[in-house]
Amino acid sequence: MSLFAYQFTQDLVDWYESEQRDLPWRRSRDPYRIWISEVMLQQTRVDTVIPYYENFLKKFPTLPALANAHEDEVLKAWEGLGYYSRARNLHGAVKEIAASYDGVVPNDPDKFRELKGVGPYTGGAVMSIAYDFKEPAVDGNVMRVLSRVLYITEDISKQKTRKQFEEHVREYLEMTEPSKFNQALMELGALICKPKKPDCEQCPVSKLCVAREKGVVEQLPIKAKKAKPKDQQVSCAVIVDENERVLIEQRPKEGLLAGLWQFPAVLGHEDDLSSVLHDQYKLDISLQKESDVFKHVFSHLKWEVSIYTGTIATEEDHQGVWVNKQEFQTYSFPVVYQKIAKHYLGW
DNA sequence: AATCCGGGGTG
DNA sequence: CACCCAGGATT
Repeated sequence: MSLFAYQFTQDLVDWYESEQRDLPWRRSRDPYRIWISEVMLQQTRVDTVIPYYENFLKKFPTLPALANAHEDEVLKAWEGLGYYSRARNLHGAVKEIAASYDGVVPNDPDKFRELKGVGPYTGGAVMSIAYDFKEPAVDGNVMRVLSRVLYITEDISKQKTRKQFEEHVREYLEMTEPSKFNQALMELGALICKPKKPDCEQCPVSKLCVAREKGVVEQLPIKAKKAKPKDQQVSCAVIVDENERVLIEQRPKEGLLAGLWQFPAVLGHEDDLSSVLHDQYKLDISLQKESDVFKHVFSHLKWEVSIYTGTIATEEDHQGVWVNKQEFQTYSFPVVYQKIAKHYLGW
């Protein structure tokens, strides 16, 4: 048995036991709670997640409670967190467990990984943290730490590279508590072995770190650059009636921001927007072009949203969904439309 | 294997 | 602005 592996796991877990943060999802081994936290934490920072996690668990305290909720409620609890398919997949998986597993999260990594939204990382994380299965939980954090400690220079955006890391972790899991070790690895990445300015002086395994010895810690991990987001022009209509109701619409069930709500909007310019207002909502009103342009960056798109405002008389025959302020708050809107609502309506 | 899918923090 | 982040589904 490798001396390196023994010392690495011991030093890392010892460090974790004394230095770990007191995070809400660490106060329980309930697989449901662990699962919620892991899904929220995908591509999302701890500080952002905490308030969402607290609110979500208050609203859906148990797996059956979430299973019985309507998707709109779930999306509302996810509003502003991004990657909304996470919420829909989680909800679908939980309903599957309520139907096929008597409401209990499967105590079986292979079964758990079959569920919607549960991939290699989330599967390993929940199964190891809740049930102490010897399953790797390799995320970006773990790949950064191990690429440095082991001096692995493959591109971490490749699947093949992630599997290499999983093999190393499997070896380590044989000689430690999986729940603690997996979390220790991620905690080290979050607190010490950071992307920039890693705090090697405080690192419990710096003596074992090859990148440290070579003086190349900050050059790792190697990661392919992502394509720049493409520009899209969006035109958006904020139409109110004389009773302070505003026209909103639901986005398609698939694709970008699926199922979320917005003010009527089109890809394109004023003419395209007018056509939609006429065809879909039977609205022939004069639009006023506002000077503000809202810029919003997604992972692969950059929106420039031009705003057009208008008012119609209440007695006109309304088509579409018109809501007052109180009703508005119950729908789930992407952040860019929340900003627009705040600016033009004060909502 | 490459692309799609949000939002916020950091330097 | 560039880069990063507790990824998974789809094609």
